[in-house]
Amino acid sequence: MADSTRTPERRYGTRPTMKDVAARAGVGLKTVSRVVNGEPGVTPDTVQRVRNAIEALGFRRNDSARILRKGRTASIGLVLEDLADPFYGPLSRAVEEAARAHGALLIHGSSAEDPERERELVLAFCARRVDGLIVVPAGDDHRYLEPEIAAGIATVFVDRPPGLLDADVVLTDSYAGAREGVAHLIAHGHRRIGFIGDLPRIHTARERLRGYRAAMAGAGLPVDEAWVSLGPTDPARVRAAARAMLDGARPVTALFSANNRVTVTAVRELSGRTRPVALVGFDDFELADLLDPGVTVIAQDAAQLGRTAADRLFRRLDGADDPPEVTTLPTRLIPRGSGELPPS
Amino acid sequence: MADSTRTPERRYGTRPTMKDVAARAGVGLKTVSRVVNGEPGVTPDTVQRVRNAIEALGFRRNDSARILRKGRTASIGLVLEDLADPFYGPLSRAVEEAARAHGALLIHGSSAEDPERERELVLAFCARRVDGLIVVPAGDDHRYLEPEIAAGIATVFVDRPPGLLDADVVLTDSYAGAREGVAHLIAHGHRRIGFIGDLPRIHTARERLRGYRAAMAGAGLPVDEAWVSLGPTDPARVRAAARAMLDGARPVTALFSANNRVTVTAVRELSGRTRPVALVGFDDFELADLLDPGVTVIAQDAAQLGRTAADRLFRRLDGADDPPEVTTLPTRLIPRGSGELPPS
DNA sequence: CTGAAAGCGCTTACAG
DNA sequence: CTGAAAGCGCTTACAG
Repeated sequence: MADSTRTPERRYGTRPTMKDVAARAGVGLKTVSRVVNGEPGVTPDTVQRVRNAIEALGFRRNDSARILRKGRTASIGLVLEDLADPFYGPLSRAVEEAARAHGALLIHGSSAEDPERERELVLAFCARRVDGLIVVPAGDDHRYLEPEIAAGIATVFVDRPPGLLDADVVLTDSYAGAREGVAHLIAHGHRRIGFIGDLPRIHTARERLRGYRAAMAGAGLPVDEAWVSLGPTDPARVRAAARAMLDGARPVTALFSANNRVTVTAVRELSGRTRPVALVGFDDFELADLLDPGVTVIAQDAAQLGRTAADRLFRRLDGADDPPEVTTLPTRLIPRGSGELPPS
Repeated sequence: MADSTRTPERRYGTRPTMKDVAARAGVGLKTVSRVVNGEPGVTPDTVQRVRNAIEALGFRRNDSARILRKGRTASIGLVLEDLADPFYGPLSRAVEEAARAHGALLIHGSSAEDPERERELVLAFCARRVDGLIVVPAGDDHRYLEPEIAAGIATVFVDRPPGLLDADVVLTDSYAGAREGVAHLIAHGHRRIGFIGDLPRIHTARERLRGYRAAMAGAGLPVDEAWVSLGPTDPARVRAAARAMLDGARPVTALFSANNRVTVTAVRELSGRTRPVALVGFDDFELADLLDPGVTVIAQDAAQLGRTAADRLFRRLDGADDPPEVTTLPTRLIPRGSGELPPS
């Protein structure tokens, strides 16, 4: 056993503990704990001696040990699709601000749209005993979370609902937003409208497609299945889908792109063409107004999504035990030119 | 004391421990530990009994307790300016991938360009005993990290160097990049070139200004101080600066914008004008090629910045103890039209 | 192959 | 006002 009273000096890679501080200050462990935590009932003189020892040794309380004893870890986990996707920047930032306001740290990870990776991350966070989780789900079966939730880890899903699990969710109204965007194109005279969306296993992709079909049906317009394309959002797939719709037997005169990445690729494809094609995209993006024409979008508020989910989470952590709740946030149509082009 | 042999059932908010599993399986604590950690030397039959108990109780090892005993936390902290800034997305993602490859979790936070907030975050991460830190510094005095580094927390700075501290740094060559961008404008005939940059306390802002001055001096061109503006990068300040340079007594014919946010605002200001003004921006951004004209940029590789910093960090964690090192990554000029406009 | 004891660095509950 | 003992949930070192 190290005789800490004889080696109060800092050794590389070894941190002083409260025990070391106590020895150096000539007080008991509990007194050091009191000073470190600002608890009352310590003589000013004793406080000073402890402070001096802390300073001399370069002591910093080990919060991991504290946490083990106290139960709560003051940390929350955020799992989303991709840390590098600009859509999640404002969402992450909003969650971080809420965590900060509650004195919690943020553990962060990307699922890369892989259900297995989502599960690994989430369970690793649970093993660290985060107090709560905010998850943009990649998978469609979240029963693996049942024991964790039962054990007290508050969980809120955001952007997409969980699968086979009853939990709090915060969503954007994808259905209504897509319907409004497509109806906008119809109002500007379009009758043949293409829909390019994300993988059909993603909830928002299905909801937006449902909105598209509702708008078309509402206007009495038939949908040629050649106008609908769901799949990965990599540029090659999206461009191929757009080309097929634009150059097919019954070419579309307008496109509805169902998320930010699809929209950007659609803009690239359209910019290389002479015939003007109308475009409305789901999700706003920077510089959309500076393109020519400006890109009309159905905007959703990613920061509000994060803020609402974090509010919900911290209310749960404060003891709210009402039944799980679905919150749906509205979208907003922003006309900028591309969605107001007439059919050619 | 709770008699865990009599209450093996899961209670809300209380998790079973190895002790509970041991009691239920009728084995010792150490045997449970062996099974959980996949250590050899346990009879298949015993393994099965322990597994059954784990399953029945919904046990998941508490990694916080494990960490306290083992020393390393398998987590790293990343502090940057703003989680919502698209520039940091690829950097964060690259750091996350490296952490994942090394089995570490990522704790993430924004300094909001506030030195005090940077310090609080970094020290909170240290109190949790992260194994290492990657920091985009906001402050210019990092001596507060000395005891932490001495105690063994590996630290790598990225994008900007630390202040008053000798540590590993990974930078982009701001000086050379800015000089090349401004020289490019000069090569296209410009003699009056404006520079709009970030706050002068930010290292990259100063380096880019130095590059601008070097390019001008290298071509024998005088710099009117009315052409140089450093300050916050909010749109109002940047637009005012651009207007003053464009409408002043000796109007500039070209602008060099020293980061992505400045460039975007400059593009907005220029798009409202009839007289064409050349523009080169530091940092690439999405859709720069689709604007009219396309925006010529000095691109830096944010993902590579993150990857390099993480490599360095994990090499330190693996025991590398060579002296701190400065790594400088090159930039790349991407001509797209705006930087090739002649003087008007 | 298996387990009891000690300890990681703190806090809690209690006693002086 | 102060501190010794027990314990948070694990792992380590050691003994059978």
